[in-house]
Amino acid sequence: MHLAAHWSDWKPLTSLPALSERVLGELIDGGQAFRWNRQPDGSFLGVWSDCIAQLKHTSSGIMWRAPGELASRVARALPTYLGADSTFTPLIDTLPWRSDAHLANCLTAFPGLRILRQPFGETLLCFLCSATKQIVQIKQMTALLAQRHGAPIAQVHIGEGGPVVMHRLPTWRELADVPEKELRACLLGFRARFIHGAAKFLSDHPGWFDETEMLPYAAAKERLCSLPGVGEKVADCVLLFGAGRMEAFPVDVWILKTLATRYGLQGWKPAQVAHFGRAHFGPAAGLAQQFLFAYERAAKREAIKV
DNA sequence: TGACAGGGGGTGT
DNA sequence: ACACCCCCTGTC
Repeated sequence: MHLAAHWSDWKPLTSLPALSERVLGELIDGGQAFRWNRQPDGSFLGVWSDCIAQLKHTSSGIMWRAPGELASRVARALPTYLGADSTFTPLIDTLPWRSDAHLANCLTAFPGLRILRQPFGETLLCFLCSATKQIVQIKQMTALLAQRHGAPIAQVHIGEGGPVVMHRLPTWRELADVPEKELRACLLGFRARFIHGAAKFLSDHPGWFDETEMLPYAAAKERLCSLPGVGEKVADCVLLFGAGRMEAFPVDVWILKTLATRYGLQGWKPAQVAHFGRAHFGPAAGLAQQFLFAYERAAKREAIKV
């Protein structure tokens, strides 16, 4: 750990096309990742791997900064994390927006929205926490896991308060040594048993997880689904948000509802909706899903405001 | 201000 | 279909 708690200077984020504030919020704090938090000044403070970054939207584009001693590491990792290594424009062009008016609406509503490329292991951990939980609660669980069981990364000043030590999420190797009871104390509930079981399996099978990330989509999904607590939905989220597999099409209750109302698929079962999604949206179905999801979230927020 | 249901982005049996 | 857990949110 370091004593320094100063931030680097704000620098423009040149690797991404200009994003509106609302698209930036949707990208990093819209359900793909759970370790970003909006600060009182409207900026976002986030952690992934052993990186800490703050992002803010200004009139001259998105700016970023990091704790001074991490600045060069974050400068290297941030573009990859934010999906700047992939070119989304041609991917979006493969989507059926020409014949699908609702999809076209969603694409227009969130210009520049993309898929994050998060660390594979952390993505698995976060989505093992996600079962029947909303974003706020998932954030709470992962914050506790990091604070209590993850290595410290750096000390930072946040807002007016004093310095705070920020921690990374525990690795799967570290999790294997955490008793299930202590996981429960991180508000994991019945998910604690799954995470404990997954950690034991992964520590008993060195290399298995890294190999999984490299496998073709179908094989990787099958292997992930063999872990306790990982079903199709979680596996698809991990492959989409943590391995850049745009063909992964997670079907959750939101997508079920969306496709029921907007696409007339009332009464369809998750497997049928998944089949529809792959057939209708094609090889970047997961990207389409993110736009549909963002649109419904915005619709819900606006409905509450009225 | 404080208690009290109700429901929650899923998986496994 | 229902249990698994128990925290959040809205409401009285």
